[in-house]
This record gives sequence, C-alpha cells and structure tokens, in this order.
Amino acid sequence: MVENRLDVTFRALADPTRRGMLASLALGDKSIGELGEPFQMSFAGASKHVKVLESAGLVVRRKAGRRQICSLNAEPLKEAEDWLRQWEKFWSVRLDRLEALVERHSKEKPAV
Amino acid sequence: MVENRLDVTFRALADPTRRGMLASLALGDKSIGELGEPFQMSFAGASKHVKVLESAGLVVRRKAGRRQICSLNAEPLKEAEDWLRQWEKFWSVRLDRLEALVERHSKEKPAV
DNA sequence: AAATCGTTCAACCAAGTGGTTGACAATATC
DNA sequence: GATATTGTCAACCACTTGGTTGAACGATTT
Repeated sequence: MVENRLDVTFRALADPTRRGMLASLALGDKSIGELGEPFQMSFAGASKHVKVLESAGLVVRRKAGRRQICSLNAEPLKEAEDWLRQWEKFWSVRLDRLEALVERHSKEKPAV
Repeated sequence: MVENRLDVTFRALADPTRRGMLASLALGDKSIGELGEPFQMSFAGASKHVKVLESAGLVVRRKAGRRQICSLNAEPLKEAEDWLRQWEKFWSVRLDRLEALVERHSKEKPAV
C-alpha cells in the first residue's frame, strides 16, 4: 500500500485508547506508564499504542532518567483537519438544498 | 473493542482507495463499478471498500435497475472535523509560544 | 552489589484487513 | 430463451492489529 501521512494519521486516530492518550497528553506531558494507566492494559500494550502515535508523528518522546516522557505534537492533526475541511461544502450544500426545498414547498404546493 | 462512530469514520478514512472514492463521489453519484474503475482492482474488491464506507455512514446507495448508485453523505466527516477542531489550540498555542520566544530573543539577548 | 523501577523486545494468539477467484443472482438486451 | 451486465457472497491468502506474557536492559535506590 501507499502509506501516505493521512493514512497513518487517520489510522492512529481510529482507536479510542489512542485518542484517550492524546487527550491525556493535552493536559501535560506524561510517561508511558502514566499514559497507559487509565486503560487497564499491560505495560507493553500501552507501549505499542504510544509507538503507533509516535510513528504517526503525534507524539514525541524524550528520555528523562529511566522514564520516557511523551508530549503532544498536534501538527498531523492540523493536516487531517485541513483535509476534512475540504468537505465542508458538502454538508453545508446539503443543508442549503434542504432549506430551499422546504421554502419552495411552503410557498407553492402542500405535498409532493 | 468499543466501536464508536469516530472509530469507524477514521478507519474508513485511513485508506487512500476509500478517500479516492469519496473524492469521486464529490463530483456526482456513481455506481460501484464506476467507483472501483480508477483503481485497478476486482469488482468484489471495490464492493468491499464501498461497504466499509457505507457502514461508516459516508455513503448511501439506492438500486437503479441492475446498478447500485452510491452518493456521498458528508455528515460523519463533519463529526470527525468537529473532533479535530477541538485540538486547534494545540497547534496555535505552539505558534504563539514560538512567536513569544522569537520576540523575547530579538529584544533581549542575541543568542542562547 | 543487589533490588527495584520504567520500559522495550520477542514470541505468541485471535481477530481483522485488503485483496483475489469462482459461483451465483438479478436485471437488461438481443 | 440466451446472453451480457452489474453486482453479491463465500472461501481463501498474506499481512496487520491489538492484546498478552516473560525475559531482558538501563537507570535509580538502597
């Protein structure tokens, strides 16, 4: 497969554990253990999730003694949001059409 | 796993073939065959991708004779975009900090 | 030096994904 | 009625994913 950046970003976001970890990081930097603790899950499991986030560029880590401190990097989220905003017109256009339809009906004919 | 709506939406978006199909649908309704045709891929393969999009609520289909006409439903994209916009401050805050840092340096000391 | 803490790694497992092929069903056309 | 068109379904394959356990490893504490 092609594996572009949107692929890995969206795939990283498609898991509630990882979205939870991001939310946790939004409140401040955390170690791997702290990140995994709210989800009852082995240490190694949490470590894997963090690795997914890291390889998606959503998390950067630095060593602090024997701990690994993770912090959030929101830039890929921005890219994903940019891509999604492309579609904005498709949900507003739909609403516009609906409004137009409703208005037409209220003025002309009672039912189809 | 928990399988909430964001999960399935993001997972549906995490594949370039499916994002391509959505882009194709943005230009107008299409049959399964028309959707699959740009990606050299078996009919059944395309059908599977469409099914993923459909179960994510991104595509709705109606039968027209022997063809299945698909059309775009952007609403789940809106939900995903809403979720991502939550994080907006995290990329703007970064910029703010950077600007503050640059300004401080330009006024006080030449280098660190 | 020994024990403990925070973490990674390798191996494994069950389930899911992306793709194929081949058989089948329904509609349209000759 | 025969044939082509537009799909679906089931079975299969290789690979990935999300999770586990247990061993190991580097840093810290005792």
